[in-house]
Amino acid sequence: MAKGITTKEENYSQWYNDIVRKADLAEISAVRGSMVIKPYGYAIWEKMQSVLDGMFKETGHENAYFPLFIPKSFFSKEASHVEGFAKECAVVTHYRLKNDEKTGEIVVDEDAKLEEELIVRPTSETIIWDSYRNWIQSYRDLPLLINQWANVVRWEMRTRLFLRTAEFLWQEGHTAHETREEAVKEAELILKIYADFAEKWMGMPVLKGVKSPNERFAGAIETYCIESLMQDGKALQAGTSHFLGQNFAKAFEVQFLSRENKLEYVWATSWGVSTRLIGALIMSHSDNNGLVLPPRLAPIQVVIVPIYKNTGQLDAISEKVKGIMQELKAKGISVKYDNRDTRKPGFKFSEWELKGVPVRLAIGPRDLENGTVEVARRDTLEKEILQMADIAEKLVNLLEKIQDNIYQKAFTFRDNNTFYVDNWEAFKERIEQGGFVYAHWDGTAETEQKIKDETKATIRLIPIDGKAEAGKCVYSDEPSTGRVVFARAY
RNA sequence: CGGGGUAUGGCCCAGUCCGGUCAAGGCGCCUGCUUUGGGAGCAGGAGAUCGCAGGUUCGAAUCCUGCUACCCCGACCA
Repeated sequence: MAKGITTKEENYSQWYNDIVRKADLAEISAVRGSMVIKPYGYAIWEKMQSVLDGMFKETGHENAYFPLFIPKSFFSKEASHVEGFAKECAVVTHYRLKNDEKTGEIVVDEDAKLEEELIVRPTSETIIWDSYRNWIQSYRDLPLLINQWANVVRWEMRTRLFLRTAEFLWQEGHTAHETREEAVKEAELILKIYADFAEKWMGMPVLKGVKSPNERFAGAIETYCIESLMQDGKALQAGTSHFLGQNFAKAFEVQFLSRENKLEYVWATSWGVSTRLIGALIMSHSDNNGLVLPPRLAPIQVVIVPIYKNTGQLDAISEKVKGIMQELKAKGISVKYDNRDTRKPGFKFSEWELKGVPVRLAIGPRDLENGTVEVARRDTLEKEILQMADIAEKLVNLLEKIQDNIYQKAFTFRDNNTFYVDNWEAFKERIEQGGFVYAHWDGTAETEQKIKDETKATIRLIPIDGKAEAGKCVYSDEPSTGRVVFARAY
């Protein structure tokens, strides 16, 4: 077990915090509820960004940037949307500071009050749709497929590193379409992109589905989501994609001339994933030795640690390592040579384990003699001695194997923590233990609320490819046509 | 926003009840020597107006009042 990391079993929240801090991903900042993302953590976000950005571009989306500040009046235009965010908006009321005449302290200049207050965006639908009104006139302008990478602010009461902070980074896509069908298809396409990204890159299995009306995004007709199961048995929403119907088009008067020369409102979607994904990544794979990163998102995929007794040996090893690094880089592997002379090998081993580097190579005098290298896997903590020949090729294969193994492990975990429950007593008991619980629901908000009140479990999603199955609601005994997924959630 | 807790070098923390060489210890940091195949050892060294503002007192980390920040548990949320 690693020094300074609380075990998962002892205290899961503390374990999570310890990993974030000790792996040098982020730290609490001086600003209440906001965090500093440190270089190693940010490098993971950059990898996520680059992959997702490629996927969006591949499907025809373009990036743009809209203002951080939104005039308050924009918020009154779509009522249900406002209700969803009103309680957590930061508001700019003044635009100038001054020195207090008596105390000399910096104070807000009350004379510099804004005519119209500005809201720091909690999400950008309103400001974007205000622009779209001018961008869209004809069906020829559609579809409009825009994404932006940005920060947003939601004034949360309780915050946790990466999972919920007052300010966070995300991408938000906002699209406009001619028809309802096309917009729905877009929302579903993005959901598939999110699910692919989660599974193939993050190594994190996800369920796909739609939200119940209660859990739906304020202002949406339908909210699609991916949900994954964390190691403590709690669910985490990892991405959402909304079909917004014509709500925003009507609120912001975005109309176009159709092929039939008729004036119509456009159909909209919006969708996003945030730095919360980093929290999901941590809680999906990591262990009591620290972070475990899937090779495809690891900032450093291979770290090389030299073992030596004197500078002569170090020079000989470094010479050898130079060649290996060139080979690895040629294969697209990111590699770091940890030749710090101020740390012993044992310390370096622990440190890189803590930081989740998928593969570690150790090379010492014995290896130079024998033409070998010690290869250690982070996911299984196994070590083996390999011949140096074709090492790059071997590592490419190993990294793929690790990526696959991490996914399989997470999948098996979810599988072992997925249950089908048909009576209320069993349901309450099961929810208490954690995991995804498939149960029948009568489809009413009242029942959903009562279940939440009594068990703290929410409907995470209604499965998209769920089989029709007649049954009776686990709470009310009313008829149901299919199972939905319940869980306690982050 | 309710309930509870904490605040002492970069980090973890002792000391607070019973005011007076009390600012202790560990980690980390710096220097030197010895070390280096799983978190090294020894020696020396730097670093704290004890969260902030008042008050009591000859004297306050310690007692009193007010404030602020953070953490945990709830309600709310990605």
